[in-house]
Amino acid sequence: MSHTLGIRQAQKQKTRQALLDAALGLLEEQSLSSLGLREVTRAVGVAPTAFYRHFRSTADLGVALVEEALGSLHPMIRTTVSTAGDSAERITGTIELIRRHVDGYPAHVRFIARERHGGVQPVRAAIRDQLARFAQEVKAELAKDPVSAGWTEDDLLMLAHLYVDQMLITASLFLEALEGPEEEREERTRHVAQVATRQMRLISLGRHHWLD
Amino acid sequence: MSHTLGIRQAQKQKTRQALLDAALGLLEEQSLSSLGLREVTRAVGVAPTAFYRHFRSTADLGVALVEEALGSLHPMIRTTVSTAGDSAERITGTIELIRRHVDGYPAHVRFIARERHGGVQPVRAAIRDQLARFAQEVKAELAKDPVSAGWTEDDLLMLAHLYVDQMLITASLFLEALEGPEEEREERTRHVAQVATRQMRLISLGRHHWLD
DNA sequence: CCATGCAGTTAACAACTGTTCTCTGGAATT
DNA sequence: AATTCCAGAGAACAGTTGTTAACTGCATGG
Repeated sequence: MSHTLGIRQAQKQKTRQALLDAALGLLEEQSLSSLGLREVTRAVGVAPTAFYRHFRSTADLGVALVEEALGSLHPMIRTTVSTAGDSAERITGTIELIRRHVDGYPAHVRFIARERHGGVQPVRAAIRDQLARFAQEVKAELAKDPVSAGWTEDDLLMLAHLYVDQMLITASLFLEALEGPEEEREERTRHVAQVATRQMRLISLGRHHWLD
Repeated sequence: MSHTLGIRQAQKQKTRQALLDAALGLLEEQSLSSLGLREVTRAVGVAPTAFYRHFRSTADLGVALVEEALGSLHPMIRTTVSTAGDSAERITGTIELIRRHVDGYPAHVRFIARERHGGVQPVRAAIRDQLARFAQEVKAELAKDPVSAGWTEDDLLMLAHLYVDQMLITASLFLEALEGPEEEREERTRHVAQVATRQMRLISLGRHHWLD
């Protein structure tokens, strides 16, 4: 199936990726709704009009960035939530996974946090859809757990959404710690992890007593 | 103390408020980082240069909007969280209060949700500070509750932050329901309220078993 | 090998931006 | 009543923006 695409299409995808990367970089200190197409092409070193060969508009580029930032995350979600072990170590494992992801893809995390409620409607919609899919996947994993015996579908989904939102908040806090001065970084990161762990534990506690 | 300020200062504050209102309106479909000063003055009907008499920049105006949107909210928080009654009706009361606030000040809610992680650093900082104050106030109210007996200060604060974040998420969801087509509005609002209530209840459940 | 396709270039456009300086009319102060 | 103050107006600036049209050169498929 891996049809080695010609040097033509290869070059095109290369430029496209360069545009995406440059945009992601520029979005560190502004929002998508203020990102200019000329700004992006200038950063890449290509003519402004070349932009149109890849995207209809910056909003269109934003939607592509959502795919890039969240699309590849689904397998991770599944394997994490379904990891074996008792509740305590599953929580610390999840928090640690979030921390590492923020560490590895800070710009992606920033983009999602920023544009989730940002000023560009199609991008908001794309993020909302992806997060809804995440919630569905988390729900599916939760359903397998014996703790969920007797839960309604609605209750499973409301808990899944609670988890997803909590993950996003935690990721955003890790990012803030990462952006701060280097000498505080380590301690702030540890602090975020500690607080997030206890919050997850409290939610987990509520989960175990839900059917009382 | 109410020194009736002269017609001069009165007119100035009137223009200032008009600028703030116009900006809030324009921010319904864009982010602060793309808001131009000329755009705002044009909407008000004053010369672009008049802007400088009130704000140094649009970022400065943004900080003022944070005060307007969140500053007046502190008394509400206190009275709500400390309202008497059992856990169940306190939760529904809180959710209902959030719903009404979103209904009354949708643009303010949208602004906070959008700029909390937005592209303008001083505004992010202003929102973070206000939310931290909210968390402190919620913590103070939680401390009064007999359920909190034996809790450490740290644990009270982590729970307070959980509540504050949950309130923001809920407010944002109410807003989305409000923005949708009118025929779905009522049902979506009811659905958001129902899910948020159960999430709060689950958290409350975890809270009661925290010291097990 | 030649004709087609198409990623990227060049040039030009009208419209817009933030900021400066100068000016004005009327409220505030003396 | 005379003077100061200052919110807002007006004009001009250099620089930016998105979008258009017509182009060039090279990889591609016949």
